[in-house]
Amino acid sequence: MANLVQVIVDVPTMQTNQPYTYAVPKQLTDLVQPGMRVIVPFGAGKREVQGFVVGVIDESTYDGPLKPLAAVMDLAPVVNPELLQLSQWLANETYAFWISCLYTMLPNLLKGKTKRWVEVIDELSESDQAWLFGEENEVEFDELTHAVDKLERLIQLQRQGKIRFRYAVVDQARAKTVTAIQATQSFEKYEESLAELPKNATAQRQLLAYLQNLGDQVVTLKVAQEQSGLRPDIFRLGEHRGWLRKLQQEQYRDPMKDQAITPSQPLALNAEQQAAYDQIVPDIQQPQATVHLLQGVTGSGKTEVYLQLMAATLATGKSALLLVPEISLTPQIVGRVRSRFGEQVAVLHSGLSNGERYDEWRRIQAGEAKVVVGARSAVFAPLANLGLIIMDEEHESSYKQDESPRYHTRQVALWRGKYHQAPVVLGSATPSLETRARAAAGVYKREVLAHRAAAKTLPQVEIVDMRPEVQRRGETNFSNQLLTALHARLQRGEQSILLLNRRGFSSFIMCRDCGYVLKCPNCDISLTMHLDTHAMKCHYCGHEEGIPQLCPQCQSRRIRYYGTGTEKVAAELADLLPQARVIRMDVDTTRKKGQHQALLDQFGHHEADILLGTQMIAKGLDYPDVTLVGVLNADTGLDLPDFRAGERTFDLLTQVSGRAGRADKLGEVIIQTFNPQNYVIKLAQQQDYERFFAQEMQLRKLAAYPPYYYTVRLMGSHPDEKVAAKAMFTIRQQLQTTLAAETQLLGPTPRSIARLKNRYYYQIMIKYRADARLHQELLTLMHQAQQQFDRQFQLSIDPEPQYFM
DNA sequence: AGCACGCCGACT
DNA sequence: GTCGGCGTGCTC
Repeated sequence: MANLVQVIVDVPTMQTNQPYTYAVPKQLTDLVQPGMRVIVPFGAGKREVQGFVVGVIDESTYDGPLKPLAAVMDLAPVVNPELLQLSQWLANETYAFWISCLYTMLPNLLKGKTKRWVEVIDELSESDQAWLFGEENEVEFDELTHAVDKLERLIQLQRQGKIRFRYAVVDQARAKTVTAIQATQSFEKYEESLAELPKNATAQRQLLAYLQNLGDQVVTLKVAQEQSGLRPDIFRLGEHRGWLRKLQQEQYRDPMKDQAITPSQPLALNAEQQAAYDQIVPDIQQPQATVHLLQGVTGSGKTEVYLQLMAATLATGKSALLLVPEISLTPQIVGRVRSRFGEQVAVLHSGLSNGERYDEWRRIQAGEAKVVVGARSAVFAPLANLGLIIMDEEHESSYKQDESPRYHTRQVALWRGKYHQAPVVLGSATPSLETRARAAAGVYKREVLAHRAAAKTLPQVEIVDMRPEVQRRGETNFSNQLLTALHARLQRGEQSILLLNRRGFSSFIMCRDCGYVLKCPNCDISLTMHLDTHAMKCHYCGHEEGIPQLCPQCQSRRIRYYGTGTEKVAAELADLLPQARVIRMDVDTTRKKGQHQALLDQFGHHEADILLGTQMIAKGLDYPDVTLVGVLNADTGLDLPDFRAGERTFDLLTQVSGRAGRADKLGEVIIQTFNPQNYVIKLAQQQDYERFFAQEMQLRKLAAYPPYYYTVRLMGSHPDEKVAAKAMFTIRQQLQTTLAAETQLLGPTPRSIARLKNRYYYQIMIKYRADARLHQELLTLMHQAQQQFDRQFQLSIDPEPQYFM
């Protein structure tokens, strides 16, 4: 019996980030449950907001008078107890508003729209009434916002107390319905009706015969028309005569309806795959909340292991969740899962419309989908009875959400695994250092697939030193070696992929003669060029120096801003190889929905010889005719001011090398670099993840970075740069007094894009190992920052940030 | 976020 | 004197 409820209201501010108590009107006491959406009055004036019931209590903890719920929006909870608990944990863990976490877990359509209405409360002059309201006594405010003259008059009338604003929440969640019919009478009754009909009423006779055969079935009107060959008007007539009943049936919008499912059988596992499977499957059958790292080289057949583990999970009557990065959520992988598990698969990805997403979510909620494949936010899929969570390419940085709540999918997956006593499998060819280190420490189990599944040979990887090339031929993105190789492919009618590592397009300085990159003397991280202030700055410690004219190492004048775009490269390519047909792929050419796939299809159909693109082409593509992969500028990612630069570059080079020669033809990979001696490049050439891991760990240890230390970034912003800086210095000082001895504070430093949307950003990095008080300190800081500083000052806290620029 | 309350400048 | 600017505090 719910007398009072605790509600999290949809007002995302720190001051309202707590449950509010509401009285439950008598007629709703049996209905309202935790996890349901409600509409509540909030604040002065006629204002309503949406909220979530997070608790049912008997006695109020709040002294003041309680307002009653205005309405309950759901008949059943939209957030089950598990996810309710998760949302609270997540808010605390990521320093986010509880309400934001709740919305993050749900399809967009469940976020009610706040509509404003203008309501007449006192008699208006006839002209005002007619001009503003017509016959009505209220109008929707949004319809007036463009008419400035009306707006002005309304404000005047409001002052006179003749009108007022009213806010209401409108639920956007609509199930798509379709008309269906059902027979209402018995076979014999229809027989009687039939006898009464005139002989020439053939259509009606056919209808009656059709209904007689229908029994209890409910058939959509469309299907009924097709089956009976009758027109819609006959069905209308039948309804009038009481022969049939029309009803509205809910229908799921099926994003896959056009794609046929061809069932597939499990493939035979090779010895390595089988061994990995055998290690993991007991934890599914006798449920254990273990974590497994499945470390398999590209092409080793991880997916087949996933599919068979999922099948084993379904066999125990439980459900399974497969998480993949958005970029590799291609029709291929979805197709494989669907062909194995059929209709019980739900797919969640960014390409779905709100309606489709809502419907897939409802299928999961209703228990109709037992297998979910999806990107980041699918980790919140309301699967009951979870028996297995798989996270493919677990090292991908897109698993971390870069807006509030700044959660990492892995962190949520591990939480849910624990909650359900279900194993979590983290798959990757190049695991994140955090994960690999935990496996080394025995916290995670580790299974290795060291060989390619289908006896494919690894391509030959060559490194080309660009320094002599550029000395000899001037500015160019193409070495002789690469040009020769491209030429050969053109003549043989084979295809090539060229990767432009454009993440380096930003702002660091490198010497074109010796490859020297200007680094911070304190941090061993590249300095970032700030053109606005004409300075080189370190984003970690704040070190600053002038922009050099000469290379400090070799005194060359050819030290410059480094970076290049696909457009420029495409132009150069057209110049060097005019006969080649080139497809350019980057954010500019793939902005429109479906364009990405269209370009890939074109390439797949051999309508081009060369695919030139950024990161997005590095992953998961598999074209049999591609025998050459060229990486134009391997270093640009490497020299970013980010301690994960090496890890990302290694991953990128490994992935892209896996693209060449996957079928019967031998592949060749050419990596162009100004740093041929760099360990990342060399180890990527040898495809030796384990040695890379060992070496990188040493560096991380020396510099006190993850996984040896945890990191948190505080980002403060304000329209006035001075205010932002001052507030962040104050925060640093406050924190300093309470931190553990080992904890390090770096900054505040301005962000490389110091001004964004007319706000200035300053950041503080915190590195810590064990600091019992830090979390609480940060939560407190989040609260008091609102009061302590200018109202326009905004503070965000990002635990374990993925990028440092 | 939206609203009331309250304290200072410039107008009927 | 009052209208209205926006800084501050509060919303069950």
